[in-house]
Amino acid sequence: MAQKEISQAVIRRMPRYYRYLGELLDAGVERISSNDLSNQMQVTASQIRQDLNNFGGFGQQGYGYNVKYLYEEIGKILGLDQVHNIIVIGAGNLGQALTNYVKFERFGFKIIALFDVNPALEGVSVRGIKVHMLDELDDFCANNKVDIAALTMPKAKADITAKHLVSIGIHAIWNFAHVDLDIDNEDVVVENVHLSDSLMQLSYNIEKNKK
Amino acid sequence: MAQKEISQAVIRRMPRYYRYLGELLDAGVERISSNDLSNQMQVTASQIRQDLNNFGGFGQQGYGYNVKYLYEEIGKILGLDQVHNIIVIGAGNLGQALTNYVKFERFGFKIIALFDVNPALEGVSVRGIKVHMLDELDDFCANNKVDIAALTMPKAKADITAKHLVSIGIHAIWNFAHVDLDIDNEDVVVENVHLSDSLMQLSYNIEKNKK
DNA sequence: TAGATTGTTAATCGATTAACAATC
DNA sequence: TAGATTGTTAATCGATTAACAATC
Repeated sequence: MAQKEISQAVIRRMPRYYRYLGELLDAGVERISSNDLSNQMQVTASQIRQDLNNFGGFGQQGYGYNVKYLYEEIGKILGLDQVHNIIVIGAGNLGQALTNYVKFERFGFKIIALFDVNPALEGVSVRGIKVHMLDELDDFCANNKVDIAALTMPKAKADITAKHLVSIGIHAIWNFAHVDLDIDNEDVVVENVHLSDSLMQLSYNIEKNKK
Repeated sequence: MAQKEISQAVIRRMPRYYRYLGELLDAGVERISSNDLSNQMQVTASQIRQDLNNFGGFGQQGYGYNVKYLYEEIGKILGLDQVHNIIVIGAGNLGQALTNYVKFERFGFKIIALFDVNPALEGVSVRGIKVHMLDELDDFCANNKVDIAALTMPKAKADITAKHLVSIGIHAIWNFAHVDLDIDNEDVVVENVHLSDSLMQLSYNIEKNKK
């Protein structure tokens, strides 16, 4: 449990700060003021300072923020200094796409196995990572540190699979299935990626713009 | 331009209402009150009524909401009664995964072509949809109605590609590249799906829960 | 020291919730 | 008609922005 609760609105912005600071770092920029950053990111300087000060004072009056230091600190806040092992449940197109997305590894996210019910996928490997049959799931989780389960399966099975994952000790679910998982366990965190919802939002804005 | 601006917070919730109403419809439920829906969706009844009344009075006092009617009206609000043709720029794993996701078609989203620079993909088809070489893009857009371009390419090329798409008349971009597209054109709408950001948010919540 | 810029408090703005009159 | 439930106004809550004293 956290001591003082930080709103998810703030958390949602942190990866974006991290991204911009990473680019500044690559560009060799040493320090930056909240004002300069605010111009680049199109948010207010006030918001940047408020957001950061939820986690501590990372800046220095009269100087601004040291880019490298702030980048690293935000990385720690986001847990990117830890290794997070991921299993992907559903080795279809999306599951394989995620597995091929090597960039996640730079942030400490490592996909260590895929699972599927389709016997045709038995023995197949994606980027050297093996697809297991779903009945091996419990064994695998018992013998490996699994931090996150990504659900990239049809929505019909997603909820029951999620419940099962929780029952065998998984505490974090990255859900791509188009359902709200019904898990009432405070210790389990769920992050949804609802692509259809995203597309519908885009569609709304398209139609609105036509008017 | 819209007459009265409706906040994106409201828009973000509409697809979720649509989903729940679709399920109620499939389950044969004829009418529902904001209160019953609020229990199922875990939001306040007040919010449901406020949200819906941004778009008009879809309910009836003493009765509630007709499920089929409300479902269809929200569909119209989201533009799902229109056909939206999509092209996918970047025919890698993610582009192909999106193309294989047939469910989008149920909502009027139709992928009509993929584009890539990789000559190895020339002539390849995904679910019967052809992968074109990127140099055919302008021609294709001139001869076909293209409503949305999905960017599933590496981030290095995303911004310049987006600018080019806008210059040839594309007004909506579904961006999967890990950059903020720099487009200052009011008539162009961008919807971002930043998977790394989503994963980092999950990671934050994992680490927070450990404490 | 003077100038710059943070950290933080106070003011504003917007979104959510509560309450209730209108009405089916 | 009586009961139920919306549509909508008013109250509350939280998030964003502005302001400025602290301080490097």
